[in-house]
Amino acid sequence: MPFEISNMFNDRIKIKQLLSGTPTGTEVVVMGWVRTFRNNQFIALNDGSTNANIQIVATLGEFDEAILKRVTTGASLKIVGTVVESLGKGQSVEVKAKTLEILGDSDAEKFPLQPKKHSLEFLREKAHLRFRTNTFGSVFRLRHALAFAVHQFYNERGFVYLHTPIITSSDAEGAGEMFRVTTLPLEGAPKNDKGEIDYTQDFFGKGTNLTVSGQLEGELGAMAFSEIYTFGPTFRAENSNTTRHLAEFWMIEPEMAFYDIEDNMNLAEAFIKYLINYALKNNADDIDFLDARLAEEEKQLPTEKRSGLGLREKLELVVNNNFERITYTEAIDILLNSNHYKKKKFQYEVKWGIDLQSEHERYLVEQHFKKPVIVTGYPAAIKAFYMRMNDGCAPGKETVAAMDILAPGIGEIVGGSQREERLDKLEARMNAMHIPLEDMSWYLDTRRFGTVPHAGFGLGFERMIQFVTGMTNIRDVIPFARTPKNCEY
RNA sequence: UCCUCCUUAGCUCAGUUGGUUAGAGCACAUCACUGUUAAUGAUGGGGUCCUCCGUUCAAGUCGGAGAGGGGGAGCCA
Repeated sequence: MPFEISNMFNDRIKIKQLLSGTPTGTEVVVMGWVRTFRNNQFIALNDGSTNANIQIVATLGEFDEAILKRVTTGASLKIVGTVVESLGKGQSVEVKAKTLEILGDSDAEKFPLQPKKHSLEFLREKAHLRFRTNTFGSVFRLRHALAFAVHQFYNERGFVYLHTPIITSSDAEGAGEMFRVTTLPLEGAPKNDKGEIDYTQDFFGKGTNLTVSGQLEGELGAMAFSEIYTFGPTFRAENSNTTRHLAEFWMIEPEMAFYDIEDNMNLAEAFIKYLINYALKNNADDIDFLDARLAEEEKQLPTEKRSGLGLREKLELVVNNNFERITYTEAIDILLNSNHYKKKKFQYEVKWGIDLQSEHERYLVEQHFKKPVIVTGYPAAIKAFYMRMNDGCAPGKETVAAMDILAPGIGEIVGGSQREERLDKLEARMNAMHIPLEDMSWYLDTRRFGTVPHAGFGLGFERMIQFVTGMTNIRDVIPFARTPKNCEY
């Protein structure tokens, strides 16, 4: 038996537990927030443990009118009462209140959440209160469950959880614009003799930024522990205004020694399926709620825009089928041979060497294969310096051992590669891309001292949550979204 | 950053060819009712029609600029 700690209010029972088979006749203490108060008698109380409310019955005449007046939407209550079989139709049990204590009032005229449907846009502006809605209750319980499942998945496989730094002086990763970290004054910052800002006088004695990826540090760990993963916040100062980008987001980056690109794909596919399975098993009611919510929303759409697949159906389909694996070259051929292409419906040109555009990825995933697709072997010219050059490529058609996993409705959810472990090839590539070798000597040391084939990938945690919850806007799957021109709370 | 759409009561939204005092549902207040399920019925309060400039006898409505938001694109996870 796990060690049980007593609650500060003693013996409080969570509503989820209460609803899962507490025998009638049991005296219970419940606390939570009022969702609705109907008929001056029936309180729908919620404590966040589940979307289901417990109905509290305050029998007419047994409670002070002045107290009942304060039972308003959003108020917090402590109830002592007895679990009884419900006389009403909406629930099997309810709690007949003996005492009813107002823990915190909620001015009904000012509390923004009403017992009605609110738009996601409105709730986004009330992010501090939106946890108290069913939709966001389900989303953030699922976010928790998935975070827990991430650790469980890697722990079961003997990976070491490595904390890579959030402040970094490395800017070679090239994953995007970085946020500068400095304690120098904005006005009158010290300058060197070239007239540039003199970062030797800064807090760290050099220019520093918020990390855009823990990968390079992760590789250092993998060169000792064999298998590591990172799971932390990352920051991109890109002016991206889309439903799938954040300036601050969480990323999971496993890095494995003795893995090639195939092993890497196998791990990534197993990982995604594990997360979905965990959610289906442990948060079935939240998935069902979001499934119903989505179905309701689909009804508003014209027939041709409906996905035709429920959330649960979609997740089960992903879990029960292998991801499609194709090379970049095959992907280009599929696009070139498609009716879509022949009817000139692609806005962007399709030819070998291009970076696949959203419309191309969406066609492959949503029209052609109708399931997640792993694309490998991208042209070297469009990929990062650390990706392993494939051997035996035709001149001008060099490819790297990269892999992207594309998910329906989300696009790229995983980006990864086998890393270039051969020092000479890595240095040649860095020189070609004008990356200063001396700044990266710590990284190159891994290739100098006992280098091994290794691989890794990054999974955008919020995009994964989007996929599992069906939420279409990434701002709705992180508690407090940071996006261009928006940093509330 | 680009394209596009939107902004009217606390929320969701209607508002005709530019024309008197801008409406509805929900929410809120008061009363009634009392086994309700977003309870119901009656009555009532509630508006910088996003902001500024312009056209006009007259602008929520037409034009321009700005702000905020949605969707799409690029960059990416």
